[in-house]
Amino acid sequence: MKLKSMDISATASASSIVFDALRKAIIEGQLEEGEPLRQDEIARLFNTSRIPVREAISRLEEQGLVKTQRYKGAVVAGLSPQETEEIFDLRALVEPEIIRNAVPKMSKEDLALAREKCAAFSASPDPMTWGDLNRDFHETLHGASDLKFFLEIAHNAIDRVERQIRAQLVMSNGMERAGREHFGILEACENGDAELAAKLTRDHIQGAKKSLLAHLSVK
Amino acid sequence: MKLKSMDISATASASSIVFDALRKAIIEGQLEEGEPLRQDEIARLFNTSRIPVREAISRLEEQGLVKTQRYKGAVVAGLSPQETEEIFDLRALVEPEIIRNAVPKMSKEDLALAREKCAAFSASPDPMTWGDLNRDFHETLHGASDLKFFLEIAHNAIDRVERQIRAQLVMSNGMERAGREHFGILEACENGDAELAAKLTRDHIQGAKKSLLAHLSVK
DNA sequence: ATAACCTAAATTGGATCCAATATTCAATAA
DNA sequence: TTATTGAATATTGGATCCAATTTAGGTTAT
Repeated sequence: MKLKSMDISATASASSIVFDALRKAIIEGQLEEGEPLRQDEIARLFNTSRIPVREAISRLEEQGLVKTQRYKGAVVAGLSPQETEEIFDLRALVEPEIIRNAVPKMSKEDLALAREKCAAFSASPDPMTWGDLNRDFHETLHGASDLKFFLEIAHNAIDRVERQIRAQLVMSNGMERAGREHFGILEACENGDAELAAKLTRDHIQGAKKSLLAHLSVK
Repeated sequence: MKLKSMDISATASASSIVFDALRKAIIEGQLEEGEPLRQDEIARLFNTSRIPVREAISRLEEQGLVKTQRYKGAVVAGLSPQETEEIFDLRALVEPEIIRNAVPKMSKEDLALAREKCAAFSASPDPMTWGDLNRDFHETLHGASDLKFFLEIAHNAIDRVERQIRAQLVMSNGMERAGREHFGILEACENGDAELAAKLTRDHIQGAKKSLLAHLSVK
């Protein structure tokens, strides 16, 4: 008799492990903008050689999360206010399309989960968790969509401004408004109103952009 | 006296050279979809070791141009009809925004150059050049825009379907229609009508998508 | 004291070597 | 004959070493 083929493997390559870890650290702001990424230091941290580290860094650069200069090394990429604005405009263009596509595909379970995430976000008292919970909610809504390239772009865009999103949430009203807007979007999804959900998503992103830019220009 | 700091360098790293060359070869269809990329073979071709080749391949994978499997290697990525359709939808969403942004920024020189490229495209009798000339025209129009992330996404999307675009051009009417539509877009730009230019750009892309998909479903 | 300069340390890019896994193909058993 | 096994080959992932370049620190001349 034949044995079932099972995917034991699952042992990711060293470069992927380093890539994921660095990516997470950059997105979550544990590595600050402009901070140099020393290959040797990172290699020691992960008990590997510099080869997989270099591969990870080159992939991160391809995603725009780090910038490298020959013989000078890589630093965590930052965004100018103009660039930040453009990323939010990009999100405001792409994410409504994702939602519009997702709404008719959402199952009862999807919606129940989204409602859960939405509630969890609004209920959380700990600012440290807001970024993750916000992401959770949006990704749950996006999940029903099958637009893989749109999703890829949206997630990459979100990654690049994740730090700003987190800052925006802790700004005056940021959290409260986001919570309100999330409920609005969720309700539109539950009612199967894709057009409204898309519009509210766009407003949500544009609103965040505006409050963020106002804050940046004040500083 | 101090010497002027001049950018003699310009000697790109080996991995970048390999990356650019492979990327070009894939986009232009010299490497066929599904064709495996052997690190050793490529390294020999470029007189380097496999290290820069691997870095190049990992960057190409990040761009979606190749797919790799652990210990099995990389192959040139292909697109299903659904994926092709989605990429065209993405282009139809993003590129009109680029044009809308670019139109008010176009100088006389930009427009003159665009008219030149447009004429060159329509006048070319050699199907082998159509892909490049088409790209030339569109990139000239895009050039006036300062939306760097939008441009990045549009160009990556175009790269991924460049082969299909070339196929579409040699299809019945493809070239003729593209030429006509290019003139329309150009005229709108010359008249400073950003809205019309954006709309025609969207139509141009959606039209290409439709004729391409019709052809795919027949085959 | 300050600026130019030169050497040493740090850092990156690449080459070569080794280990892990996959693939091929001949030998063998049913 | 055909399916299975297993060794040889091919191929990738990673470690270590070397070369090229940058950076830091100290020395000297003005």
